[in-house]
Amino acid sequence: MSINQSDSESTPARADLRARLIRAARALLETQGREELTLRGVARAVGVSHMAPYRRFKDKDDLLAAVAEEGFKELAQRLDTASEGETTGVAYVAFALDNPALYRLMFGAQFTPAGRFPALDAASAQAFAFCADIAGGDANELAQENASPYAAWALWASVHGLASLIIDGRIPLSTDPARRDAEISEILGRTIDPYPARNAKS
Amino acid sequence: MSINQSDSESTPARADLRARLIRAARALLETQGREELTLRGVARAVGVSHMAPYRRFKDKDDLLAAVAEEGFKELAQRLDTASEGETTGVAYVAFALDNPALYRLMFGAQFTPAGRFPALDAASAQAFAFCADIAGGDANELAQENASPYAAWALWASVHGLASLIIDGRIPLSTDPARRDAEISEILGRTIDPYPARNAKS
DNA sequence: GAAAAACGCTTACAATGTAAACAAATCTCC
DNA sequence: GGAGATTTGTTTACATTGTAAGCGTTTTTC
Repeated sequence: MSINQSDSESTPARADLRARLIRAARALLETQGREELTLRGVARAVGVSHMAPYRRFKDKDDLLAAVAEEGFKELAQRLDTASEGETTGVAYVAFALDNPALYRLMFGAQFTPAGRFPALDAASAQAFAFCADIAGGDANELAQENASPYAAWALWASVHGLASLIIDGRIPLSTDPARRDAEISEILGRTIDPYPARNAKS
Repeated sequence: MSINQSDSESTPARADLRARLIRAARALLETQGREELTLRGVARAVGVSHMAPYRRFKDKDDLLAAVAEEGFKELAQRLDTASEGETTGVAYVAFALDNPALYRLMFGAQFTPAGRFPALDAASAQAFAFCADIAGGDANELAQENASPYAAWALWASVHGLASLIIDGRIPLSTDPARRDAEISEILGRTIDPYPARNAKS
């Protein structure tokens, strides 16, 4: 009886309101920036009343946390399937450059202290696990209590710092994608030296 | 007729309103966090009407830019006079840990694109010059057009990334200052390897 | 001292996040 | 199949925010 036709792709008709809100929030985030992102604007974009989001999310932060969570999941996936000939570090930075506002949101301060959004914490931990994986070589080095996570942290700091500085316009890079990646690689090569290339996936 | 009593030290009596607003904004920033910082709240803290700040600043961003500018100047100074036995990198991160909300503001996205706040741009450039100084050894390597700023960028990315991750609670460090500095040093040592120690100032 | 500028204030308004109460739709269980 | 309960989206309401306009008062300038 309801209008549950899936017509085009821009508005998946009767998709779950929650998913539609997340999608709209993310789109508006990149379009207008974090500061200008308003809950009412998201509702407007989806085509519901400005109070409708409160049925799916506790408040604005809760919606933003869901968006950030999606971001971490995508980041983890992209690190996992980093295209051949591209180091994982470059893939990390490239993700940030492709989704600058989302990346900033993911690492913003609005979700601290940890524990407020468990799903978000989990997603972010999984993304970080890749850094530990690469840095330590041994994936469960971090799992051991007495193992030093310093190498993993150092790696994460490098890629995160570089991504942030580029995003915020403090490090100007070439606009050409190929040259850009080369520059990123060049910079990262000067931080973490024994950087494992990932030319083959096996 | 006006309440211009110089009572305690919290309100320096008849100091320039501009300076008082910046001071109050900075205090509230660390106290309440960036999101909760409101222009009206700053005016309230200073004891003036909520429109008074507009005589000194174009708008809220303009005041925040002034706060950020002050932050960059302090950072540069602290890098310059890094205490003995402390590397400049540790000093950089320590500044961020001492002023987390301020540091986040300084590197936030609200002042981009560059050019909107020239004074802020200048202050941030000067702070960055220290990274170039350390990384290149030669201070004016960056000034030469064809010199590669990659080393400086790599250094900046490392300290900035580490500072950001710690601030946002993603890298838990010891609360003891001495141990904390040692941990920072340990992590930084794994990124920029030939890190110049600064045991003596001469 | 008068004209002009600078300063801080009051008032006003649109936009935001969110609470409360309501109506329609859906589900549950007999 | 239907009565009650739950879910879902809506309308209304309100306090708070950033900022515009205009006003008197103080300070500066000549």
